[in-house]
Amino acid sequence: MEQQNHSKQLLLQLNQQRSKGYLCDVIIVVENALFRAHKNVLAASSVYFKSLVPHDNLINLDTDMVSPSVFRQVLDFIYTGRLSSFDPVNDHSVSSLLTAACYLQLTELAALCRRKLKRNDHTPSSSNKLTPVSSTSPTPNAHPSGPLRLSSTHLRAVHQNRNNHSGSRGANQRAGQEEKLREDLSEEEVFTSGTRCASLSPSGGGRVNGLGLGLDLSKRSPSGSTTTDEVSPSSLTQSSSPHSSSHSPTLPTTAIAKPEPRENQGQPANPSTDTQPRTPCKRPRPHREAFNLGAVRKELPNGLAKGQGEPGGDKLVRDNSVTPKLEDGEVDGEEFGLDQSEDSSHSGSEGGGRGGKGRRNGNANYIYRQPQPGFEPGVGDNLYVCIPCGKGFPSSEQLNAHVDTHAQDEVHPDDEEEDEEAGIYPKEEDLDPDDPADEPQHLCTACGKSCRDAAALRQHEKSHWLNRTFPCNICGKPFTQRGTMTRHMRSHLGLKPFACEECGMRFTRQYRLVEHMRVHSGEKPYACQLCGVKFTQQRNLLSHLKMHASPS
DNA sequence: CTGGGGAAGGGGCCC
DNA sequence: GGGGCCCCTTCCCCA
Repeated sequence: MEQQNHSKQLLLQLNQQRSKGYLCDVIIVVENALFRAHKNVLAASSVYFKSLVPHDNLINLDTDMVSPSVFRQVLDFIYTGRLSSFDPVNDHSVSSLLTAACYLQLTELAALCRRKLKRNDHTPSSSNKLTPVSSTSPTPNAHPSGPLRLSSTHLRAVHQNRNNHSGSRGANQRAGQEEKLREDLSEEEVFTSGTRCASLSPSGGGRVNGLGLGLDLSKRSPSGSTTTDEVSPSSLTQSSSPHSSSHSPTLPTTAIAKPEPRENQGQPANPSTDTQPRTPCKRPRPHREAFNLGAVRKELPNGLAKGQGEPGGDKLVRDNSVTPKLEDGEVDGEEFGLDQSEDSSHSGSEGGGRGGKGRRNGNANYIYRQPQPGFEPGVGDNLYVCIPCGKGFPSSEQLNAHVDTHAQDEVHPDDEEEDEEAGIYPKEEDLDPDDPADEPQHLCTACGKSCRDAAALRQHEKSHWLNRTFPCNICGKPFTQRGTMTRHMRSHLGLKPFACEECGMRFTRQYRLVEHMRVHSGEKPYACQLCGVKFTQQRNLLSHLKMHASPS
């Protein structure tokens, strides 16, 4: 017995699920566009993806090899077995697809493209002859009559992927492998025995390296998995270092009790440590916090949903410049081009339930996406889009040049107060040499400012690299530190590696998990020395103390 | 309706 | 680059 069209129906269902983002567990980043898909489907279709998806939830593709529009076609092909929205007569279109298929080791698609090219080549009416391989548009020499050769860019891409994953390997070994690859692999082999390439890039070949910024966003959970691994209580204990007391200058410092290290819980030396029987999380919201990449999409259905409680939610700005025809299955980077003055609407996978109201801190007034006059998103060849301003450019070089102008604009002259708060002091000429308090500080060679120590100086000097050097590739929001930006991007993508083994709630930071675990343990290490009320969070104690400080 | 507590998110900063 | 911590903030619940 055999059910007719079983496989077809199955694929149809999967494609429908993809279009809705249902059960999608991986995001593929192509330039500024994000696509969601199912790991199983990708792994079943592509050796390249097969080697990556077990390790990564986020895969960044080499934009030299595949563009967003081409990858859309590739994804459609994977899920339907058809090529719908591309011009089969246009050799350039076919060869771009072939390049992508080769890169992604989609053997069937590559063969299809090659056949198509061959057919076009033999069709007298075809006016679009195979375009020569250009340096800017790396395409394998796909002439049908001869053996396909890997372009240098292609080899470089393979090499690059290997480098991304073989940090422990020696450079000599890598060089040797590349040499061996050059010697051993013909294009045909790459097509037909992709496992060979995959074996050279054992894992994470396309791991998102910070979406082009050299970052690894696919943070592992402590036990090594990014998806379901949980944190053992023992690991929590080890990592749960006691907080140093935070002393607000306006608050009585004696009111803040220093929590006892957890290791000492058996000896209740600190009366403020209140260990109670483990209790369930009062408000577990797995629906909101679940580690589900689909949440990224859910948060902004169609890219137009307002954050809950956003008074200015209609400020959302989007365009389709990168992927002009946005489909349901895509998590296009453009969808995140929100006006961050209504911050928090992007806050991870919150599902809009929290943080929806306008926030006043941080860079809340920074407008990230204001379409520029004269810029028509999605029109023409302006596929390279500056996320902060929405302007499109025909080439990455032009975009980069444009981005530089943003960076120059972002040097803020009014940083005096901030610098003082950060331990950065007035210029040397402003100091009194006779005052012992004005002993030579750590001087910034760029501006002469004096810092209290080497660390502060290092931090200050970074500001000369251009303030906020690290823009988020998804929303464009700039950050002063790469690590902060990386952390921010995790929240965009719902990457929450730290899971509570009690309730399954997940967090982007381990410290948050440690904090959260006190909900279950009942531990309230922060006691008000004025009234004795205990808190699980230090910040709540501080809020409480403010209440004491301003009786009303 | 209001205020306080609980729990959680984000960014900045330092090590 | 990541961890840890601080601060600000929001949202929900409840008295």
